[in-house]
Amino acid sequence: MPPQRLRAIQKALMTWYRIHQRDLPWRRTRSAYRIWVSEVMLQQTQVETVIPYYRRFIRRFPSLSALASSDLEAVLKVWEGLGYYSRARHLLEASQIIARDYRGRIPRDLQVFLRLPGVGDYIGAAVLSIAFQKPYAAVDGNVKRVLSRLQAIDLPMNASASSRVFKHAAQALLDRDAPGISNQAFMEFGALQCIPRNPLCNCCPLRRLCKAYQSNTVKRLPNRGSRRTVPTRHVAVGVVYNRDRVLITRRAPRGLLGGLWEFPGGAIGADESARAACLREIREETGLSVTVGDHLATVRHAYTHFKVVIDVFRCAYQGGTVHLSGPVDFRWVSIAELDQFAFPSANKKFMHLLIRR
DNA sequence: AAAGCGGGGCT
DNA sequence: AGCCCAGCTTT
Repeated sequence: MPPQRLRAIQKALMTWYRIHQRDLPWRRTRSAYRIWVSEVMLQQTQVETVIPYYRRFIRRFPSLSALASSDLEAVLKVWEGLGYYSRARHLLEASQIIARDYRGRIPRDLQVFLRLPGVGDYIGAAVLSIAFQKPYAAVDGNVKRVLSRLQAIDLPMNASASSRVFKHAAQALLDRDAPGISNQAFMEFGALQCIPRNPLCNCCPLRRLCKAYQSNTVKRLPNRGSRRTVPTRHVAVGVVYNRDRVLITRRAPRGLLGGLWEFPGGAIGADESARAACLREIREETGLSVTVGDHLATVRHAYTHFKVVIDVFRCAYQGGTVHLSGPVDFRWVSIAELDQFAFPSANKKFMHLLIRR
């Protein structure tokens, strides 16, 4: 790239950022730990969603040592509803590794930092540039979109084969005098100005530098690649009452909704009724015999790779002792105690029906 | 290289 | 209904 063009882009972005940057909680700290927490939460998650979670998390775990001495149960409760729960588990594990092996200091060496669970190219570059002024370009979805337009890069954003090109382009544009601000400027510009649909080209200070704008190809960039349609799964779930307590089970720590608590249930088979599936799944998962009573709710929920329709039934404990198959733990709890446990959002959609009955 | 992994907001 | 979001890990 011509050095003149390079400097013009850097200067325009930095000027734009000074004027338009948002006042965000994690921009008011120099703590590498807090910046790291924010970056983990911001993965695939919009700023407005993250803000209240970030505040609660920092209030509950103000320092890395506070987090490291906590446990998964407590961390998931704060993370409840934010999604991608492996982020929380990895953050906890990484904090414990740092406390044990690095005397509580976040590694400033990229290769060392990248070995921690949950730390990939983006988190590594973002945290080390913002907290320690290290010269690494952070490449997220915003940056790839901005680069696609600015440099007219017609490569599918979601393909791993394209990452090398985007990373190289981003590194070339990084302002090495202020890499942390430079990275944030690129991302903020993508979030506020060079937005996915209908970018604000009319008032864009970079439009004379933008190859897509100059060639009238903004509408075709970025190249989003392809994706497939998601299937729908039908699930039956039971709220099993034994006197005034209900049964909850805990999911295995890895995989979908790892470590969260839920009401037992499972997929409805072909040629199977929802009630029959409810009875069968509870017996298979917990070994308990129940009777299936009232239909409490039908809940719809969308995940990344599938949609689910959940039929929820009130059930009554009949007999047997719990022998878990699938879940890794269980509790009999009162309705009032439910809010002490972290549940998936799909469960929260019907839990309010259980209050005071 | 592709799939798995949440949830919310916007069009 | 589809698309997108301050991505990482596993296979």
